[in-house]
Amino acid sequence: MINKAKKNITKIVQKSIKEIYSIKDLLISVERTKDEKFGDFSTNAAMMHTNRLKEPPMSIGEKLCRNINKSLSKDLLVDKVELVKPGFINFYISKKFWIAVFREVVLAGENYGRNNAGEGKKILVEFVGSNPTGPLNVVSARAASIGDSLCNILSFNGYDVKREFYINDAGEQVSRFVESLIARYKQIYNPDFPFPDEGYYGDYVKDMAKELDKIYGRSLLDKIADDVWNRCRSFYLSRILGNQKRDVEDFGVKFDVWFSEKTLHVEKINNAWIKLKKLGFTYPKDGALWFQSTKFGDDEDRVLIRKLGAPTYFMADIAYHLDKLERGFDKAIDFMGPDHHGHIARLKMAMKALGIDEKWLDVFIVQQVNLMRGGEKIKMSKRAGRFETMRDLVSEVGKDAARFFFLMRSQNSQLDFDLNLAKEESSKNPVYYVQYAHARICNILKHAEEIKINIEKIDKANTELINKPEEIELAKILAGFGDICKVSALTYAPHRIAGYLLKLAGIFHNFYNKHRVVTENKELTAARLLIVKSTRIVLANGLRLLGISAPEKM
RNA sequence: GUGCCUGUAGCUCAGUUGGAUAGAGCGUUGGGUUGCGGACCCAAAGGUCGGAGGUUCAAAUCCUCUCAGGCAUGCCA
Repeated sequence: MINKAKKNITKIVQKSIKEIYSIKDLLISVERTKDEKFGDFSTNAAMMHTNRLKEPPMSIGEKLCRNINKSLSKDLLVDKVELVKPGFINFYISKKFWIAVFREVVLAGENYGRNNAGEGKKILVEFVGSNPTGPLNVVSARAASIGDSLCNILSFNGYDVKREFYINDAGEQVSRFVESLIARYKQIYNPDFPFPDEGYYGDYVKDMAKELDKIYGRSLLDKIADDVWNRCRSFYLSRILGNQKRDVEDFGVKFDVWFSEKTLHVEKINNAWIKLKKLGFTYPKDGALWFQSTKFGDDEDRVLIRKLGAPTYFMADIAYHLDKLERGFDKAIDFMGPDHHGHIARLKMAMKALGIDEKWLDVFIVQQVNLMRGGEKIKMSKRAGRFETMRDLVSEVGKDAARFFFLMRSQNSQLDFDLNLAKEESSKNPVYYVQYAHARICNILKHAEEIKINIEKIDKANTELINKPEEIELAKILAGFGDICKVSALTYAPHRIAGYLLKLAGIFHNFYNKHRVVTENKELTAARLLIVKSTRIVLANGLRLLGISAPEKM
C-alpha cells in the first residue's frame, strides 16, 4: 500500500523534472515522513539536483510544486503538495486512502504483510549449533529466538528457508567431555584422581558418573578403553543431544536438519582439503597441513589438519559450507556465538579462496547475554560449572517473554536481560503490553458477538464514518506493516518487528481509551469493529513472525 | 600489539542504510476512567549523539584520527 503510493509519487516527480529541465538523471527518493506536520510522504528531489542544475533548492522546488499540482491524478488521493524550507516537497495523502487499509487487512487476513521479494530463493539459516557436551545456555536461547524469527520473516518475504542445527560431535570438545566423565567416575573411588584442566565442571557430569557407578560399580575402572565404555560414552552424548533437542523444541523451534559434523568425516573433509590443495593455498609445516590465510589478509596462516592427523574445526567448517553450497542453497546465513569471533574472518577467507561469491555467506555474531536480577548482574562461570541454562531461563520467565526480550534488541549488541521485568505482569513488561492489546481486542470482538453482531461480514462496514485522528493514526501504522516486514528481512533484523508491535500496541491503547467501539450507533460500531479486527490481525501476524503467542485472554 | 563489536536522556535501548526541531520504554513529577479488560491512557522535565577534524545543499549515520568499554586473537569450538 505504501509502496504503491511511493511509486506513484516518484513517477509524478520524475515527470515534472523531465518536463521542466529535460535532464536524464532522475534519481530521487520518496520517503515516509517522520512527523505528521510534514505530511505523509516527502521527496528530496529539489535538493538532490541543486548542484547539477546550479539553482537553489527552493527555486527548483517551487517550479516542481507548481508542475506537480497540475499533474496530480485523482487515484492518488493527494490532498495537498507543499514546499518547505530546506527544499523538501511534502505530500499530504487524503484520509480516504489510509482508511482503505482496514478492509485490505481483513481481506488478506494472516497473509497481510506478505510479499514475494525473495522469489523462492533457497536460504539456509544455521543457528544455535553446539557441542553435545552439556545443556544449552542463554546465548543459545537468544540465537534460537533470532534465528527462528528471522526464518519466519524470510519465509514471509517469499524465500524458501531451511533451519539447520550443526552438531559438533566430532571434535576435541567431545573428547574433553568424555575425559571429564571418566575423571568424575574414577574420583568416586579415588578422590585424588586429577580432573582435566579444560574439562567440563558442570554438576551434570558428576551425576552421569554416579549413574554409571550405580549400574556398573567399579567394573568399568579397568575397562576405560573397552567397548563397554564406548557404548557408555555414545549413550551420554546422544542423551545430551536429546536434551538439547528437547530444549529447542520446547522453545518452539523446529529445525529442518540436525547436521552431524561426523558425517563430514572423512570423505567430505578430504574432498574440501583436496580442492584447497589444488588451488595452491595449502602447505605442510611442522607435521601439520596449513591454509595460507595470510594471502587473504589474516595475520598468520591457520592449521587445517593437525599434526596427529585430525582435521581442525576450521577445516570441518570449510567442508560443511561446501556441503551447503552443493546442496543447492542460493544463500547461507550463520549465527554464531561470541566465542567464534576470530573464526568468521577465516571462514570467509576460505570461501574466497574456493572462489565462492562473497555475498553467498553472511555470518552474524549473537552477542552475550547478561542476566540481571534486581539490577544486579548474575555471574556466569562455565569453568566453575555455574552457568544459566536455556531451560532454567525459559522455565522461569516463560517462552513468550524470553523470546520477546531477545527479539527487542538487535543481535550484535550485548543484552541485559532483566528477569524480574520479564516476569512482571504490567505495562512495564513489553511482551504483556503487546499481548494485552491483542487480548483486549479479542474481548471486544467477543462482547460484540454476544450482542449478536456479525463479525464475519464486518469488512462491509461503512468506512466513511472513520475520521477521528486516533483512527487515522491506526490506519497509517497498519499500512506500514508490509514495509517493516520487508526491511526486517532485508537487514536481517527481527527486532524491527518487535519495535513495530510495541508502537502499534501503544497507538491502539490510545485509540481504545478515547473511543468506545461497541455503542448504540450500529453503523459506527461496525466501522470501529472493522478497525479493531484489522488491528488484531496485524498484531497476530507480527507476533507469529516472532514466534510468540497471541492470547485471546490473559 | 592486531581484528571485530559497542559508545545516543539518570537506566535499558531504537534510529527505515545521508534528511527537517535526534526518538521510545523504565525511572522521576503532575494529571486522566460511572463504559467493550486500569495488565490502560495523557502531559512535563530530562541530550555538546564519547571527542576532534573532513566529505556536501544536508552527518547520530560515510571517511580519517583519537578516547573508553567488551570480545576475540589455540594444531579448542
